[in-house]
Amino acid sequence: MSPAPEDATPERLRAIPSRLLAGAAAAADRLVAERLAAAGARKWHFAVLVALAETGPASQAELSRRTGIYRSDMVAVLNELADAGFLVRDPDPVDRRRNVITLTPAGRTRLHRLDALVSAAQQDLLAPLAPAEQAELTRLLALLNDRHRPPHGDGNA
Amino acid sequence: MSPAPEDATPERLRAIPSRLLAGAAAAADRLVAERLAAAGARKWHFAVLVALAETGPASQAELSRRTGIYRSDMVAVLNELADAGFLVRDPDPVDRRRNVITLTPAGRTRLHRLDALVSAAQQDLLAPLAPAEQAELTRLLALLNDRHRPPHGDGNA
DNA sequence: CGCATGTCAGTTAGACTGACATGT
DNA sequence: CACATGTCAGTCTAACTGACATGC
Repeated sequence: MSPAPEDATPERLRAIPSRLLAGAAAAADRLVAERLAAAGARKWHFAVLVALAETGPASQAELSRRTGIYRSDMVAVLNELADAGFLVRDPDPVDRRRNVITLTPAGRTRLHRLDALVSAAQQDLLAPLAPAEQAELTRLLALLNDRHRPPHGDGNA
Repeated sequence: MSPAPEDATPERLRAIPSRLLAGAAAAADRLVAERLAAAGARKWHFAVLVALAETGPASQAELSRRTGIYRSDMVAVLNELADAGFLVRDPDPVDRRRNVITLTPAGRTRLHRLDALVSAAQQDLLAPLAPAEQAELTRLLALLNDRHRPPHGDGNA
């Protein structure tokens, strides 16, 4: 049975942008997480692999800033990826505080695989919109992302 | 100092809609949560108050469906609002499984107060966009919300 | 010295599941 | 009986904070 009148979300709530944003983001996250889970991955894995492929080997702190993951959470993500053989963690000879994270060939293959899954999820997500609408939505969201900066600039407290 | 080149998010990540959505939603949530916290409230409080004001007294299960809160989580929210005197929980004489939740005058006042805070937050959130863009974004997000249904129709497992 | 890096141990919140007593 | 309701007790993840040893 379709939702009874008592089950309908009040207009005043449905019209609130922050709520719409939360709802759409939740749906998007669910979609992406489902697809990635089918390959045994999570979104952070994907983000790190992309960052490494895009800009080459990097320290953990750098990866934190590029992906938006806190450097405290980065540790576990890198452990998992390293355990699976998708990247290697070597001490940086120049600055001995740092680890240099490098993608392995297997990591590159993995990235291609995950990229296909994520791209498909994006298409499914935006499918209800016309192509022009998809582009416009993406543009507006990018604008909001640019103006509203995250909590702090640092990757950790 | 503006972000060094190593700190920039790779283009490939920045272009992913689900990521843009997550970022914008996080910013929105932070904004709204901050404002509501200043009045000692959280977003669920606001949602419940709105639902009650819009459609009148309701059972907890009904409120769950209208606001999107799980009925298991609704309990604590109602406890807090009832403790503060913003609503009352009476047994339903017609169906003795149910509680009838009714807004008190204090609750109505509270709602007006929170509504002002939430509205201001929405304006700040969308400020980087032109009015027509704000409307378009809202429309597109509403579309996505309509097509991508939440996990289940029920308020709990 | 102040600051960055990698790591660990936490907290908080939200989203969600399972189960159960009560009642229809 | 199947089903709805209110409640409790959890899990899981993400987002975030604090602290600390090491090194620049």
